[in-house]
Amino acid sequence: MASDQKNKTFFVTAPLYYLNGEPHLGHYYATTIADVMARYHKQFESGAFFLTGTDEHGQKVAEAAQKNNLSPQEHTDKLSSIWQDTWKSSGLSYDYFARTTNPIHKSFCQFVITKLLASDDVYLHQYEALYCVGAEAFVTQSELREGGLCPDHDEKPQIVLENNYFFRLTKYKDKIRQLIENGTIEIVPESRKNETLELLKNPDVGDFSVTREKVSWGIPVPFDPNQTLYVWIDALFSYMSGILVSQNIDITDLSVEEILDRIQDIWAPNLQILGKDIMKFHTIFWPAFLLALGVPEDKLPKTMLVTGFFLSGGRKMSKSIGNVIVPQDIIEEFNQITNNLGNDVLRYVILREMRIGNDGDITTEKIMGVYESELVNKFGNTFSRVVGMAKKYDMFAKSETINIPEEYHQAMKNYDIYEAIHTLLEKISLIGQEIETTKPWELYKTGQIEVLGQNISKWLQDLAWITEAIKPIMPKTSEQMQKLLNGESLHIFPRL
RNA sequence: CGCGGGAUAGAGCAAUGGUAGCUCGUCGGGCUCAUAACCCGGAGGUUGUAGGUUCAAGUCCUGCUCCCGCCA
Repeated sequence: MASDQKNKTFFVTAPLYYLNGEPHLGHYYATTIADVMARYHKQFESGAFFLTGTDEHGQKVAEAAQKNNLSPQEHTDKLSSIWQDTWKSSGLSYDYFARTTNPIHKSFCQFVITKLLASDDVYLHQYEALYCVGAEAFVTQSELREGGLCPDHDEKPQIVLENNYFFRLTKYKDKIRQLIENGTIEIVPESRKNETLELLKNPDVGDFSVTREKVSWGIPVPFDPNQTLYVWIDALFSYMSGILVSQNIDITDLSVEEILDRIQDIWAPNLQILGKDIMKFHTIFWPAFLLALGVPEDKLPKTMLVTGFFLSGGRKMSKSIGNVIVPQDIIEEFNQITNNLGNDVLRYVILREMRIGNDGDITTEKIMGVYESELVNKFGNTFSRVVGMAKKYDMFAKSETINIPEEYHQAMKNYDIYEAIHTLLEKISLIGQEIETTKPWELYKTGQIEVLGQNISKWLQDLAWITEAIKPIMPKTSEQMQKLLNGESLHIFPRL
């Protein structure tokens, strides 16, 4: 399986965000990781396909639409375009923006549920259950908090008697456990992998309902007019249908094998970014759905990267505490200070602050501090001093050779962006030390022009690879660094 | 006993069971190519607490205290 994956397009997904609010720093973070990995593979490997989107069905969305006197479709059109605009203005380079209300996606999901019914992976079952509107999910008695509240939403779940179609997760639990244990499905970080394996032992994680009787704003179940699809089936299969839509692939009368064949250049996902709250759906339900559909083991998602959350000053961001970091505000502020590098500054700060999988803590002071001590003092200043020196001593020359060290690539391939940034910072620091110890100004005064030239040319080469290596992380900054190395005069990160 | 994360230098974080390190701050020194930058050095820790396992524990086990998140 590794062989035919080798030259395949790197398929990376960020979540499809549920349309019950506007983008915040957390969404920005998850989407940015996906963006960096996509850019990296486009620049250094055999290309990438980056998908994100909006998850638009469900009772909660329908209620919000009604409140605003809009049809659900009008409401979601409006909200979805806010997300798309935000991502575009943030320089996030997705290749396809999936919307779960897309007609082709809808018919694909109907194809899927029909297939699952035919293979007896889905069956009709009547039951009484607790449903939390806020979570769009059924909750079990044992999950409830004190006072019978939903564990996630502080709301009292409703008791509903439903006739629903159930998915036979129990049939696939052992298989999923095996696939995770043997690394076919990789879950990063390790602690999340363990958590998933623990979840698989829990008997509460069993067959579950994949249709809804009373939710009208959803994809109709083709063989039962009273039912619509559970939003999670709908959202997860967008990762697959998105390829069909974006590549204009008509699936009419195709088998699953034939569909997989048509999308093989992109499918399966190499990397899926997800928040810890939606882990279960991605690490357990999603592969189980795919297996049930007849997707072979070597065509399952390869790596699931579970991100942590952002805190601010050790606390959850909340309007009443007044510690909310709004991405657009930071971007705007730094666009003024720098030459429109606001996006890059924010990308750098959050990627550098958050070790993959851990929770991060971010405050305005911290952003300013990192900007000053790393972007200004390290990157900005080093470019300025080396280029300045080269010009002053009349030794300026463009670098031809670019050798990016293996540690950088290794870090990026491990999805450890923090570590990749670290290799750049170490180089910058090393250049500083080399300048101190070789004392170019003395070499110049004492006429040791040859040694001086060799040193400066070496530093210029170092800056050239740093410029290339930083590109996936800070695309616009990289452009401006390139201009500096081409001899243009500019000031990339001015002091505050 | 809902689930999960955490407690290590003034602050923020790191340490396959084997000499507790890093960044910022602070103190002292150096340098002038650069954006008041940059380089070198010092001070600063009984690793939350009580036990246990071990030749060896920040790391493993048990109890306790406190903090935080359940929104990607």
